[in-house]
Amino acid sequence: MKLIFMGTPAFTLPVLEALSKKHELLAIYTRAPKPAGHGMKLTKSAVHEWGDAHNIPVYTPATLKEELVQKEIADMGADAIIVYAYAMMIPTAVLNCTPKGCINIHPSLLPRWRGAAPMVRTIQAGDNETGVSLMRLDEGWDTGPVFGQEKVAIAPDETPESLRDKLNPLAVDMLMNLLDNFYEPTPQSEMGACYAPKVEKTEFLIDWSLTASQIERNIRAFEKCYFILNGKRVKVLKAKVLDGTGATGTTIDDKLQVACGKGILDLEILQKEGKNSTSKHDFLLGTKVPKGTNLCAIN
RNA sequence: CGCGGGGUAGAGCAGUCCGGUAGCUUGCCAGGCUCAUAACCUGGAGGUCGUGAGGUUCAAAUCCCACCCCCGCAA
Repeated sequence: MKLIFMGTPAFTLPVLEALSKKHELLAIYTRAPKPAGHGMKLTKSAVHEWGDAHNIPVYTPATLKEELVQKEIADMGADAIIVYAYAMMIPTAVLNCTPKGCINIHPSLLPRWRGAAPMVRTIQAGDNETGVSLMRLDEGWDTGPVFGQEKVAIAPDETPESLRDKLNPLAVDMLMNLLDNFYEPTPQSEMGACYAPKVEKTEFLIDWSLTASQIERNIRAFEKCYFILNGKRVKVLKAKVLDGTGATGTTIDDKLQVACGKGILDLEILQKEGKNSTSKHDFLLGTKVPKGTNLCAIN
């Protein structure tokens, strides 16, 4: 089939790779290069780099709302548009400009976790399972009819990255199968629908009044949670939930066990700002954190 | 020129401001003690202090210059 791919981050590459082997990629649409990294250098998206490397035309319009852009897409004569983490509003004209429409990979069991951050929110919520939904985009936010779904269990130590590794192969299989044997999707139910809002950076500062298990899930889901120690950010990259009580937000010993709203959180892997990540053991060699240290303080 | 932290023993850090014997903790090796230990005691190895036969100096981890690399914020 003749396809157009729309996507941006690196984790969409396996899908792109698979598509390129069995189908004809007419064009890639992705986010325009933007300043990123320490030097704020203009950086192309992973998908953009891939397209360059494989000699596939890459387009980076700031919006798809302009008629010229829409006409450009329609004139390519694609059979379908594959959308995976494109992070851009797709207007009706584009939704309907190919025979088979815009086919979207959504990493959740729709209608649960519609929206921007389904994998993060499903881990944060402590769900036991999630999955991939293959759907046709419509005007709503992930409300379109579904071609199919595959479930996976969420492991106790799941992170968005590990989850992607589980979901991606499923997504590839489902998508390839659909393209080989095209069939019509069935409408989504509204039962159990919920939204996965975009992650805000204010969510990264650890609120020790939450339960230890909730904080632990946040640590895994966001992978950027931190507290302030001696005026510096300390990221917590891995932690373990223990039983026990103590003054909320303070250490109950000199080994980085912190009392939470409920339970104790044992901090296992940490990273001081400007430094690489370290095990608890290494961290404590250079930074003493005596019993009773309050980690709630902002300064 | 986005803002900022950092590179010193295998690891995590102090020392740099104010130049003068290379330090701490841990790990490792050997020995001792102990029913036992992530316990304790004794001894030991391990360093081109990111790079530059750079600059200044009697003397540079420390001051000056250039470059390389890592990271936090931000995006």
